Amino acid sequence: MTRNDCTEQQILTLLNGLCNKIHHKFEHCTGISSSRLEILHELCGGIEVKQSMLQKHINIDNAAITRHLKQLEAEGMVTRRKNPDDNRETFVRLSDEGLEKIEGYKIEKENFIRQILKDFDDKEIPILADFLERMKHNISINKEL
Amino acid sequence: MTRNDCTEQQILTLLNGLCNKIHHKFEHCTGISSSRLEILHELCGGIEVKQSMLQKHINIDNAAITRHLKQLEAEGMVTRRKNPDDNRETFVRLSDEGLEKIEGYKIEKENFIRQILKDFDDKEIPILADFLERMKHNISINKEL
DNA sequence: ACTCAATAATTGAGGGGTCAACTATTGATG
DNA sequence: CATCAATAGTTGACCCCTCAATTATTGAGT
Repeated sequence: MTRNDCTEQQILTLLNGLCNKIHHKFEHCTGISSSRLEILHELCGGIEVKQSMLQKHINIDNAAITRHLKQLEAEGMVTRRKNPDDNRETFVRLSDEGLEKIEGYKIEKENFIRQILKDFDDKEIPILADFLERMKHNISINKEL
Repeated sequence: MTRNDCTEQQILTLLNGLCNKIHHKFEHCTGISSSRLEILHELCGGIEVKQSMLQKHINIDNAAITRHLKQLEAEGMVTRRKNPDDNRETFVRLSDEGLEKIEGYKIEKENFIRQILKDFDDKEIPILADFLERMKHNISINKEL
């Protein structure tokens, strides 16, 4: 095992550790789960969005989307109705209450990001974004494996 | 919202996406969950390790460690016994079968890492490790929040 | 000695995500 | 027009993780 292999192993360990904690920390800091907030963010424009579109943009499972939306609906944050032109589809929309609350969440979210990136300077941010983007890409292309 | 804020938001989204997938992908590729493999890795030396030590090194919850070890024990990968000098503690040790299997897992793990980092060059790897290390640190210091 | 606080491990509840199986609805094809 | 495949969403089973409450054991202080 070369020295570089060693660092690579460490990267995986770090990534695992980070991933184990981040969701929980995010929710603890902001008061809402990161996936839920991403859903609300997608709906921010105020227009109706198809559930399948949300699923693709947030990039989580169908089942997860269904459960999040059901919960968000129960909390009065979103409204859902079937597409009259195609009863298979569901339209989702931010409720007035949701629109009101999301502003607060956004602020908390920004605070959270600032916390995580607090010692990163302006040059490092885009590099980090690039690294993450590439890893995300590399991790998702192995559909055949 | 400045342009930089925008990239920061994107980083969080990427991180979330990556974190959502990585555990599952890892297990799918290697045949074992990343946490379990880290546990086995800690035991690789062949000596008995206290369960509480494992918990600290792997950095997951007590409850999670207990469940992983119970399962690994059921699979015959590890052996557990109470510390005769302090019955609160538990010693964990890799079984012969575990020792045998872990080699294969290590290879799969390295393949997985290579897959994720396949377009990273030698200069980028340590930078990425540093970034992750810092984020991990930043995320864990907010115990008061 | 006896009580009381600290430590280790376990269990239960709850939240996140995945996959697989199932229903309903649509649309295309013979 | 009837059938059959594709699409959207739902539900169940299962894995991972956290926190909180509980049990057992130890050690320290009166």
